[in-house]
This record gives sequence, C-alpha cells and structure tokens, in this order.
Amino acid sequence: MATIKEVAAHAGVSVATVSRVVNKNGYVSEDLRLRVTEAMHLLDYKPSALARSLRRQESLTVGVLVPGLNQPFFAALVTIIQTTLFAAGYRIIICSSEESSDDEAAYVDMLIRQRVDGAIIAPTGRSSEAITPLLSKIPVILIDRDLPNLPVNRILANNFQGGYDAMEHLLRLGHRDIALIGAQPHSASMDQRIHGARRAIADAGMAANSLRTLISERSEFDVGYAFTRDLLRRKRRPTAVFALTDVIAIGVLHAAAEVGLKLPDELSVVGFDDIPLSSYLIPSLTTVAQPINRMGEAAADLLLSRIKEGHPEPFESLLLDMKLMLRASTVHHRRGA
Amino acid sequence: MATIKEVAAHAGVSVATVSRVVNKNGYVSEDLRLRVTEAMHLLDYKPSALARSLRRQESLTVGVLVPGLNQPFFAALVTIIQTTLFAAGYRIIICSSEESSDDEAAYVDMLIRQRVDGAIIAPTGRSSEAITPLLSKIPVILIDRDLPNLPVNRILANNFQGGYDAMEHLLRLGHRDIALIGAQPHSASMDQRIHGARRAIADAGMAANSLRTLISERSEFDVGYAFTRDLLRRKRRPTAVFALTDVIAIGVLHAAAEVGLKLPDELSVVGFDDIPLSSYLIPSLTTVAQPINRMGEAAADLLLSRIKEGHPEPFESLLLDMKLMLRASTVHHRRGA
DNA sequence: TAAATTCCTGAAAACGTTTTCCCTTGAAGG
DNA sequence: CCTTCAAGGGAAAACGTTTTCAGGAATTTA
Repeated sequence: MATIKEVAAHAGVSVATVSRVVNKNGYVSEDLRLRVTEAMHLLDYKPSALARSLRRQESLTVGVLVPGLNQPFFAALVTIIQTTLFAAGYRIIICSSEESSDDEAAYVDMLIRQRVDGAIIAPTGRSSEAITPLLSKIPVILIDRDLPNLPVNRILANNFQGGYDAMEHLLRLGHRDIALIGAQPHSASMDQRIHGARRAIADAGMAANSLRTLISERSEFDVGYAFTRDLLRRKRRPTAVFALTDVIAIGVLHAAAEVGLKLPDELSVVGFDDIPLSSYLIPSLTTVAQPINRMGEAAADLLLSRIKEGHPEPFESLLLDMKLMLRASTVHHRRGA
Repeated sequence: MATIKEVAAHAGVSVATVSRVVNKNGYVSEDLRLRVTEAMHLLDYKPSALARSLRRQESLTVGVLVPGLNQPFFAALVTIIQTTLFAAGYRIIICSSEESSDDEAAYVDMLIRQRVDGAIIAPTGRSSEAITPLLSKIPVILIDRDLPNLPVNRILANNFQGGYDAMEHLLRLGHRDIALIGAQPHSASMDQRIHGARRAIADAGMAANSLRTLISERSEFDVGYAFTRDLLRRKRRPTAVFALTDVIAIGVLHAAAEVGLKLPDELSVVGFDDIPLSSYLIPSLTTVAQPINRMGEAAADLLLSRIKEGHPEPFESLLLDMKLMLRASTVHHRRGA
C-alpha cells in the first residue's frame, strides 16, 4: 500500500505538502496541488488512519457496547447510532457482551487499548464494575439501562411511565385481574416498568394483589408461553396480561391461541418495546414503543459534543417518553390496521 | 494515559525491556520483570493498539460489512462472527450498508484506510464494483450472497436446495396451485431459491405455470400481507404459499388470519430463514433454516487462515446445506411443538 | 525603497510502540 | 587462562502520519 512518502517522491514534493493537500489545510499552490492529486490517484493512495490517529491523538472511533445484537431493540439502536456517527466521520467498534459481565469487562479493556474517543454503553447486569475503567478516561454515554449513582451521561427511556401507561390502559378497559410476566435479564429498566405498573394499580385505588407478578429466571423466549399456559389452566384466570417485552408477549399470544381464546375479548395482551414485528403479529400487538431513533441520535449527538469539548462533563441525562401503541391485542381495530 | 516511556522510567529500565515484558518475548530477568509489572499496575498502563498496529503492520481488526443489521439473520450472523474473532484476538468493525451501494463503497474505503487485516462481506446489490478495491489488498470472504465470477473466498448456503426442498414438501402434501412471493432486495440468493422451486416443479412433472411467481419492488415487510390479501380475493385461490423470507411469511399469516382461514388445511405456508421467532408464530412456521452458526464460524475461520498465510489465495468456497423445519403452518403438529 | 505581510515550501520532531543491533556479564568448555 | 556462548539489557531505527518551525519569494503598505 502506497505511503505518503511515495506520493511525495512521485510528485517531487515534500511529505508536508502532500499532507496539506490531503487535509486541505495550509497553503499550497495550484500547481503542486495538481501534481500531488495526480500522484495520489496514480498510486491509489489511502492515508493510514492508524498513523493519523497516533499522531493526532484521536482515533475517530467510538465503542458501542450492548448486551446482545440479537435483540431487535439493540440491533435497531446500533444501526441508528452507527449511521449517525459515520456521517459525522466516526467509525464504531461494536461489542455484544451476550449478557456476560466478564465479556463486558474484556470488551471495555479492548476499547481502552484501542484508544476509542468515546463509548456508548447499554450495560449488562446491575453493577458498574465492568465499565468504571472507562469513565475516568473518555466520555461515556449510558443508554437504555441505568446504573444508579454513577457520574456519567445518560440517555434513557421512561420505563416507569411506559409501565404506568400500559397498566392504566388495561385498567381503563375494565380489567381487574391482570398478570405481569417478566424474564431474564432483569435489569433496572424492568424494575421501572414494574414500578410504573404498580403505581397505576395504586392510583386506580385497587389492592396491590390484583396484579399477579411472575418473573422467570429463564430467558424471555419460552417464558411467555409457559407461564400463560399455566395461568390459563387455573380456575381463576386473569383477563389481561402485561408482558415486559414483546418477545414474551409473542409467547403469550401463542399460548392463548393454542387453547382457542379470542383476543382481545377473552384475553387482552400488552407488550413492551414495539419491535418491528409486533404490528405484524396476529393479532397485532398493543405495546409500549421505545423512542429508538431518538435515543440513538441523542446518544450519538451527546457523545460527539462531549468529545469535542474534550471531556465527559458536564453530565447530562435525557429521559425520553414512551408511547403506547394501541393495536388488536387489546382493542378492536379498523380493518387492515 | 500512561505510555511505555513512563512505565520504563518508573521501573528504571529501558522501553525495550518493558516491551519485552508486555509481549513475553526476549530475555528479561525475574527481578526486572517484577519491577516492570509493578510499575504497569501502578500506572494502569494499557498499550496503545494504534502504535502497536502501526509498527507491526497488522491491525488485528477485520471489517464486517452487511446489508442490514436490522435483519435478524444478519444480526445473528454478525454476533457469531464477532464472538469467534474476538476469541482469536481480533476486533471487528461492523458496517451496515442498509442496502445502499453508495454506503457500501464508503464503508469499503473506510476499511482500507483503517488498514483492516481482512473482511467478511455480504454484499448489497448485484455488482461487485463497490468491493473490488478490497480484493487486491486483503483477504475477503463473501458470505450469504454470491457475486459470480469473482476471485474470492465464499461461504454460502445452498439456496437452490432450500428452495427445492420447500417446494417439494408442498408438492408432496398434494398442493398443485402454489404462489411464490418475493420482495426487495432481490439478490442472487433469491434467484437461487426461485430456481430451486421451479426445478422441483419440473421434477414433479408439472407445468411451469402451476407456480404463480409474485416479486414486489417494495421491501419485505408489507409485501406478504398485501399480495396474500389480493390472492385470497380471486376466484381461483392458491392452496399454498412459498414466501421467500420469514418476514414475508409473517405477512402471509396475517392476511390469512384476517379472513379466518384455517392453517394448514385451507392454506399452507412455507417461509425461509428460520429466524428465532418463526417457531413462536401462530401457527408456528414451516421454514427453511439457514445454518447461521456454521456459516459464521466457517467465515471467521477461513478468514483467519487466509490472514495467517499472508494472502487471499487459494480461494475456497463452502456450500452449506439448508434444513427444512416442519411446523404447524404446513403440517398438523404435536401439542406444544 | 524599505518594511511588513502574505503565500508557499521543506526539514524535522513527535505520536507510542516493536525490533534490530550491539554491548556487557557470567558461566561453561577446552 | 582463553574462548564461546547464553542471558540480559539498552540505544536507536522504524512504522506513516501531522504539525511546528524556519525561511524564501512575492506582494502589499508606508
């Protein structure tokens, strides 16, 4: 691969001049500029980002650390973050910890060695241990999942409000016996959703035990199905289910369909996340939409501004509203909706 | 951030010695080794991957270029690739072109400047133009989507066989009027699936026009629903649908449910991909499974071996079998299956 | 015309590593 | 006792850029 020296030699100028042409700064005569660009094309010269980063002491790279690329929510989030940052001249190194704190720590270490200029992190687990090494070195944005009491920037969605709205919706429809189903990983976000739901129950003047809370230790895929099948066998069936994620809700729908329940009349279901598929389910799923695009863009923008200013502070927190999407799993809907 | 010089000064040795300790090569006495490691811990020294890559002329980084992280298939593929390569000491830069050839070209250029040691690419579109600049410089693995007549390594799934098996399955069930539904992006893989399906028709001794082929210019999300609703209104309805992707199939299920069709008796549906959700749909979806894990691992392994050997050749192609997953959308299944 | 700017260019230092080369020391072999 | 050799360690070059510094030429200003 051609280096700046070869280009300089080929054009009969110094490397400094080539550098000036490449970066469009400093003075260089039209004559030489032409000779240099010609040589660059001829040799197919591509400046080494490595060398440039080393000298400039900035890598134009940011780390994005998520608990699982397989989760549609994070896939969407990463996509928007990547698009936004690439447009601003940054590349991203994506790390998927697969909900393992050990892997998370390993990735953090790698990002430090890689000298990334900043990081956007949706942490796994409840401890900040794995990511603290980063905090003192570069700007960090916590996204989607909070870690309390940490001096750091945050972009969060209002899970409390989302949980509240979902539950309030069910209560307004007249449901008085509701099951709440959750699974692993049981993050702070999940806690918030549950708290919101409980608050809605309390605000409606109902007893706390009118909400049955079922949290599994297993991962979300099977849980909705298993719990619901179980619930539907009892003498006292709940009339509605609030699933803490859409994937769980899909399992709920499955179990309900299996015993021939008519939705939303015999059972109403609310999910959480609004993954792309939820409007295509049968019946389409009422769910709480995360403002994914706004979260991703806000995180990217906030990180960029912190990088420009040279350091993390002042810390900023953004709490974005969730939006309840009414669909056929709780209300009768228009044809084709 | 502490540099190797500061560590050396702190330990009272030369930088060469520190380097030897870090990389565990060369001779260094137990005494000094101790002093050095102590200094490293004290200063929280993390070697700069930038400087190291520059000097070693290898970045230990590979580029992964996919047409869309949002597509569950690619999210899963990237996850396994990332895990495999990270374990081998490599980091990956992920690029999601969102099916735009221009973005793809921009990412390729970035990867070159970044001096990645290799790349794994699922190209968008039918032209190899965007990625050719890479081919002459570093080892490249084409994955999932083929570009014919290119001197390059390939890891592909047998889309022809998958299409054949899906269609053969429907024919065995007695279907004689079948619709095939496809959407954008219409890659070579899609062509292969269609060819496979047609071959199955021919092998069964049936006329080519017993298969109605509908390919939309729009993207997959709405297509299954729209086409199916249309099909079901005609006097002569197909008795089965072969959807070229699971996401399309979900739309088909939706449309069928809307008019109250009983599956699989009144309509049978086969999808393609076996995304995680397909077994949780209602009814669960018969589909052709891509060997995602094997593809990802094979791509990573092949790339690593080409990198070690210093250059792309000899080119290798691996064609992996697809597997038909029988579920409730075509056959009556066991309870809970 | 002298002085001050502005324009243009090159030499060389710097970024943080790895690695080659060379020098010392101590021990083993003759 | 001299020679070899292995172990241990430092100085300095190299990787490919950017940027500072210095200086010359051309142009403007006084």
